[in-house]
Amino acid sequence: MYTNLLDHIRKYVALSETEAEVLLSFLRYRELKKKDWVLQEGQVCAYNFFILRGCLRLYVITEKGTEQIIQFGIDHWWISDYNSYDRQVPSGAAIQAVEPTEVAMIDRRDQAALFAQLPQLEAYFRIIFQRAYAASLMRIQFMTCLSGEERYLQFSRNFPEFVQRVPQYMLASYLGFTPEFLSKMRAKKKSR
Amino acid sequence: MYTNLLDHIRKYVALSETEAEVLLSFLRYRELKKKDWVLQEGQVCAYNFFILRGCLRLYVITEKGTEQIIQFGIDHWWISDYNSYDRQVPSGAAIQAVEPTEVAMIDRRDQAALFAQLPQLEAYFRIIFQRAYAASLMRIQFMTCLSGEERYLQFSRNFPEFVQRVPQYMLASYLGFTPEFLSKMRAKKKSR
DNA sequence: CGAAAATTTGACATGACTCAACTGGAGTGG
DNA sequence: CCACTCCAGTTGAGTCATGTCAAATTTTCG
Repeated sequence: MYTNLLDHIRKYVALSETEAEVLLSFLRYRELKKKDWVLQEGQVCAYNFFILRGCLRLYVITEKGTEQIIQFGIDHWWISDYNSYDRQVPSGAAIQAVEPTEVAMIDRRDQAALFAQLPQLEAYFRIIFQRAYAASLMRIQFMTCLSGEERYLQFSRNFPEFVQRVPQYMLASYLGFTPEFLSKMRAKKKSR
Repeated sequence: MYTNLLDHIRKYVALSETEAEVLLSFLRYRELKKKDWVLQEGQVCAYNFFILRGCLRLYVITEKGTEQIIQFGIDHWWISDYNSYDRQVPSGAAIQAVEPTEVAMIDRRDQAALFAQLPQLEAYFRIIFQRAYAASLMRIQFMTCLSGEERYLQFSRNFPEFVQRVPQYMLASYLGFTPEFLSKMRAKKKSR
């Protein structure tokens, strides 16, 4: 069930069979149907989620009342509202399944005990967060340096499967423009 | 000299006097004049920098040949090109002092040895990167949900000292619009 | 099959950019 | 200590990328 996660961890740090057992005793498993939430606006985010299979989106509601997607998570990614998770304050965001999804969850209250028993997980998560931070700054670079059209072209070049996998209006929101604009870009591209 | 850094670390993890000595033996110190670089485009980023005092900016050169500021670092922040630092690949970014600045530096080649001797630093950096990641996602939220004017107003409300501290054209670049646009917003604000 | 949701299309509006000219300080060298 | 230069900031006119809104069409799914 958790092989995905164990494999992922072992790419970065050592984890014996008995240590893996310890880890498993801390995990909860959950299956999500499309549109199930694992976090809703106003809740304190109690879990750090590892996506075993599927796709989640983290979004906020803007002042105008529309959904703005801040982050996608797919297979082998960790996702959470880390501000809410870390400081135990209510989240302004929601996390929802885009498709049928399986997650492994770490409860915030167990985190200290888990790290105490398996100190190598500190190293693992240091690397995970360091890379997530680097990736996030790269996104900021694209948001500010590229036009909407360039962002779309680059993204569909880099992640063609993903573009198939999520509805266009979600992709448009994530890339920072309107669904209408995306539709017009596609029409333009096809006509060439 | 390094009190700033030791105090910062001790906010998150324990560090005895003798452990602090070990850490210090791994650090290099450097004083920067305004406009000195600690990383230039094309170099592999060999260090993780802690800003003891001052201000650095991380920027890239866009296709149009203009500078785009991706990140500022001020007192008590870690900064680096973490993609280049981590994977030892050439960086597309440059890091430069905005004002006279003192930094403490960790050499990438010493990192593993440092973590081996002081495992609590893994926990420290896990927290640092987790928060940096959360802050970065928050920035993405502002970039996509708010207009240029809203971003400027919110930023100057939250960091009034910082707005004084850096030139307007750098602030404009960081916030994702042109210096002309910032100038016009200021004129508008003053006339009210 | 029918209703709801997603996508497309077109007309029009606008926030922000570009470019160029002008102003005002901050250094710098004679 | 003045004169000169250079860089940052300001201002205005014109333009363009992208947004808004509304209607038509297609797809999805109970």
